[in-house]
Amino acid sequence: MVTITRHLDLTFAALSDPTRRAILDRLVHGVATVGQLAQPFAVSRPAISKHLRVLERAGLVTRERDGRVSRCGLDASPMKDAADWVDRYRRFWDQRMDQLVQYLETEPDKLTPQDKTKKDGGTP
Amino acid sequence: MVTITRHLDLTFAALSDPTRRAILDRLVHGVATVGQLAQPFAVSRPAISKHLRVLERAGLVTRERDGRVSRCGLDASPMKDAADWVDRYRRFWDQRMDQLVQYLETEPDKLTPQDKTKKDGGTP
DNA sequence: GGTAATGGTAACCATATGGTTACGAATGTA
DNA sequence: TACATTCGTAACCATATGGTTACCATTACC
Repeated sequence: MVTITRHLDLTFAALSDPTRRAILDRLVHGVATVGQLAQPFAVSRPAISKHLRVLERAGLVTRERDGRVSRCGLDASPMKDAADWVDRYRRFWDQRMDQLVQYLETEPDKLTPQDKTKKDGGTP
Repeated sequence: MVTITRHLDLTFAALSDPTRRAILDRLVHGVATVGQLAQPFAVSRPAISKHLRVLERAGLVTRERDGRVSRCGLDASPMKDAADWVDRYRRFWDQRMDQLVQYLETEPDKLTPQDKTKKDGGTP
């Protein structure tokens, strides 16, 4: 499913900027015009426009011209796949993998078969 | 807490590339050398090195030279903050905000005080 | 010691961000 | 109609990705 992968690319990339995350946080309180979104951030309107385009491309924000103003709305549904992806790592949040591995290396018998294969030269 | 914000930047940015996500998925099965990581991906070793640097900067991967090889380990702990951030939007996953707003606009009394303020000229 | 494997860095290129200023298009309003 | 608002785009710049090839430093092994 390449589409989902591409979708995750866009979602995570959109979330990687603090201004864009703040825009999303602001849209939680309700719809907002571009001017209302630009006001609290010390940044120019075109910069906000670009951020909105990134958010729009990720499907996180919907823009709709209403006369002279553009009303932006939140669509958080793409975050679901992102949350699902990250959640797969939940069981690793508390344990450091390298520490685990150091433990495993002191007991070679506990290495996974895959790791043993790799030591013989890798997968065919 | 600017540090956390910056940390989220790096984490989300690191997760926005499919190769890096695949590397993380692979490290779940255990530690791996750079060569083992580069093998399944149709990409050069320097490219993997760059991806690892991004993952390392985000704190998601630990690298440790062991003689001639570099062993890479997973550290998923930075994902916790990312998951917490995304989870705040969980209640919005199913509802489209613009649809909600259209409903609110038919009943102006249900607008939040903040929205009413914005219509008068924004926050001072 | 000589040689092959491992992997890091340098130099280079194309593209995407993130920002600016300048300008134009559309719309509301005096 | 003239003018001010709102917003988008164009052009430009700096930096970060994402990729390549070429080269170098270490290290294991004959």
